[in-house]
Amino acid sequence: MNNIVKSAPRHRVEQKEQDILKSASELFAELGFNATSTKRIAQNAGVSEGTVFNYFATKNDILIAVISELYEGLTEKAQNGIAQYSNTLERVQFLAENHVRITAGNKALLLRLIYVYMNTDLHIFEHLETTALYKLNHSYTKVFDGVILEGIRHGEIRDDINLSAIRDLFFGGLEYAMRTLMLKNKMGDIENYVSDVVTPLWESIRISSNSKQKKATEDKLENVVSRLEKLANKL
Amino acid sequence: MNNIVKSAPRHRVEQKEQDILKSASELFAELGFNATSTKRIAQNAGVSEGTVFNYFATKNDILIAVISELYEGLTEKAQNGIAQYSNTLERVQFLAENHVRITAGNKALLLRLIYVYMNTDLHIFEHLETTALYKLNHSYTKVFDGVILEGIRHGEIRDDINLSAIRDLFFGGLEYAMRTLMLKNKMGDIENYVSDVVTPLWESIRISSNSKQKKATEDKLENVVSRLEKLANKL
Amino acid sequence: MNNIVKSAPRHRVEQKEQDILKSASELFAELGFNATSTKRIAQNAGVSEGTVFNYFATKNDILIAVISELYEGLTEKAQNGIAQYSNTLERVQFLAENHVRITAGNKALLLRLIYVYMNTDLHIFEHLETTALYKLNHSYTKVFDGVILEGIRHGEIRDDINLSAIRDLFFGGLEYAMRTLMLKNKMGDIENYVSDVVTPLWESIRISSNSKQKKATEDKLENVVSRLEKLANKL
Amino acid sequence: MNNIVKSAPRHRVEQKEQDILKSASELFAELGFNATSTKRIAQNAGVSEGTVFNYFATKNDILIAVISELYEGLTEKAQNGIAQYSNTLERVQFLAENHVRITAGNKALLLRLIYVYMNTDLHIFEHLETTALYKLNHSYTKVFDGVILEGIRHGEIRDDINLSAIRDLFFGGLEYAMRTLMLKNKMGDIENYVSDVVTPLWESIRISSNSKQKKATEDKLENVVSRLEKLANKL
DNA sequence: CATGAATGAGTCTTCATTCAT
DNA sequence: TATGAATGAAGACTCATTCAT
Repeated sequence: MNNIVKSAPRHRVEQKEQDILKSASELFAELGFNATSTKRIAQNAGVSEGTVFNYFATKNDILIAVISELYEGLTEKAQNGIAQYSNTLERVQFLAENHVRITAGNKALLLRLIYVYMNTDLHIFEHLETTALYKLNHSYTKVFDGVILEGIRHGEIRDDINLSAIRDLFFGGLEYAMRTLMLKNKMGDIENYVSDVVTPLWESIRISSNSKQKKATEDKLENVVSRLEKLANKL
Repeated sequence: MNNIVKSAPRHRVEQKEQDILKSASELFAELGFNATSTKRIAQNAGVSEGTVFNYFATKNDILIAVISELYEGLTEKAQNGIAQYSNTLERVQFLAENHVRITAGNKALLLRLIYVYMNTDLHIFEHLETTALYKLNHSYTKVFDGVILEGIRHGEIRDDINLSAIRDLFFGGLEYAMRTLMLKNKMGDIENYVSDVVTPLWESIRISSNSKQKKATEDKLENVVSRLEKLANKL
Repeated sequence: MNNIVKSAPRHRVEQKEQDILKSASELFAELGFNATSTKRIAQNAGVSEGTVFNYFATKNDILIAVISELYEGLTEKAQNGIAQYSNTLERVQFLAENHVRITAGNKALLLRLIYVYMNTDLHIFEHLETTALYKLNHSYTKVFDGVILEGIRHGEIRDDINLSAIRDLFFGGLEYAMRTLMLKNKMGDIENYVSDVVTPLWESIRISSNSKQKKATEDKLENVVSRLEKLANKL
Repeated sequence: MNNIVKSAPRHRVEQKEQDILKSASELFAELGFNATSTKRIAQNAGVSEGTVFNYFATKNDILIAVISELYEGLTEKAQNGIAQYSNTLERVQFLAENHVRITAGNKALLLRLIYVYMNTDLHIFEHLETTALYKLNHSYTKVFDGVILEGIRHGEIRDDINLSAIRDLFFGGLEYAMRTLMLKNKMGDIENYVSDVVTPLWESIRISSNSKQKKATEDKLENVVSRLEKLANKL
């Protein structure tokens, strides 16, 4: 009935919002925020410029929406992913690969945009909207923090680490890693390279159950050697 | 002679060029590249807008010059610094602190600018000027690479690391660390926090004294076995 | 009959039309014509933007309707009011206060709008709609003219005045008076200030029956004095 | 020398500012403030749109400058003019004609603009610029006030008038008078019509010769009574 | 008749760059 | 070489009006 007729536009509306977001996302990634005009966003989305401003009051709002979407995707995939692993190393590896994979793709440079947005203008932190971004970022990094903290509880990770520093190494390292991969055009190698980045980090924070065992072996070995020595001396 | 007469204005010219660069550097750091107008650069440098364009053909060129200066400073200080340490850990620590300290200061956000510049516009790599930037960056990171490679040669660092990945962890980690320090307004704590970031990285790449001890045990064992063997031969 | 059925929705329609007019009237007065968007008129009236254009073809038409209503109110109140006074001065006083009171209030600036509308665009007089406004204005000022002309007929007002000039003094003076009242925030003082404006005007056009009488008294007085003088001289 | 070469552009600069002001003045008068685009102001002045904004930061600033010029001209001509008359009525007449003549002309509707500017947006009085306008208006009306006050001092004008109300009648009346003249296309008749507006106002504020006569009668009466008194004493 | 999404021309303003002096 | 006036293309954003539902 009439209801159905009326609800129809809803779809189109939401679709159009998505179109605009997708368009902006692509262009921001390709050209950067400043170099992307609202006119071009509109054209690329197949709508008029006025329509863009019916959905987003400001070009800035578009950026915020794009970033929000990206973060939400990152966070959601991260949370779902770690639920499928119980081993902490596997979880960390997953988070790293997930991060690089989503961040790359057609959103190749979007994280950089966020970076720009959060860093180039220090005054930005006075604005409310930024708080929103800050929270999104916080939610996302909390997934990583959770994995590490649980790793500590499970005795897989040392409890004397500075979590904040480790987090910076993880995300900062991955960001540079992605740049390296992109510059060398080796996006196919993500798995290996990410592993090369994550492994050292992991080595430095895990409780080497390995080394405990090794230590015991060494102790025993030393003990035996001592006895052999004494014996040898006696003989 | 004529030389003297000529060199005088020359000097003033170089002074003016420096004024412009200093002005631009400050403003880029404070406002970002896009938000800084050439008019304001001129005013802040105490010259006319036309003069700015007598020294730099393009606003872009100013950015490149600013970044170049920054990199040259970074590289020079890095090279001089490591010459004063022989111990690899100390060298790495020095590089890290130096990086954060120079990057912060009134040039707080300049690295981000470079970042923006090198990343937001992918087409940039088609341009010649970028190559210049790329080389500058390369020179700088080579200092780090050199320290690590020498550490390997000296037996302080494992020889099975992926240098590229370690480099990404190092610089990426430091960049995020700086962000953390700036957000928490703890720039006074640079030394400690940088140490917290560098230490885990170091732990993961050094040759552990642990293994030195292992070696000793192994040596002893071989020694004992030798003597027992000799004994057995006698018997 | 059908009439009843038809008149019901008709009533709602008229209600909605009134809502829109009221909304526009408020906003025009508060923000001015240009700064008031049709969207805001719609919101303030509780209808959709499309509906506004179902009732008025043009934003201009809304303005004309708003002004028309104002004029109709002014004219009606003016006509009813003067019917309650027979004395010309009282009538003029009433017209003046009525004018200021209605013009002020939430429609504070509406007259200015009319003014703007009738004056800022000279080409406006080429349009048909303006004629309508012109007629409305004419009807209103005719009330004043009527009062003056009747005053002349009744021997209360001199018959050698230029009515047009007096009319300009009356309405122009009142408009500036309102501005004075509004700027000094003395809208409570309307009665006194309006009287201060009207009185001089009145003094200049009335036939001073007062002075006729005074003259007679003076004549008698002079006569008596003359006789006294002669008498004094004789003595 | 060089000085001359450098000072040359000065002329051109000031000329250009005048061109822009003249262009804006014409267009504002013809189309109104809102309907005049900066692009058109530029074209009409024979400069590029950018140049306009080199001289005036804002379209609003142009309006303020235009109005300021108008007021300065009005004030200056008014002050010079009244210096040439000693008779108060002549001065008032001069002020009235001067006002109408300058206000009309190609600046026909400019006063209306000021009016609009000072009245349509009540919030305007919170802004600094408005204060400037307010002062300009004040300076101008002070000329009128001065004439009236001196008239009072000279015994030409009654001292029991409300100056503010008289001022409103004067300027308000003239504004409406000008509208009347323009609508009826009788701008040639300025002198007569303005006289028709000023005369009634003057009649209402002057000290009537009528009362001078009364004074004479009173004097005579007192004189006679004195003599009669003396006579009575003799008798 | 009501809705509100869509339109796109138009607005003011900014800015890197040029060039005559 | 230094100046700063002039340029004009481009930018973000507004808004009256239309029209499919």
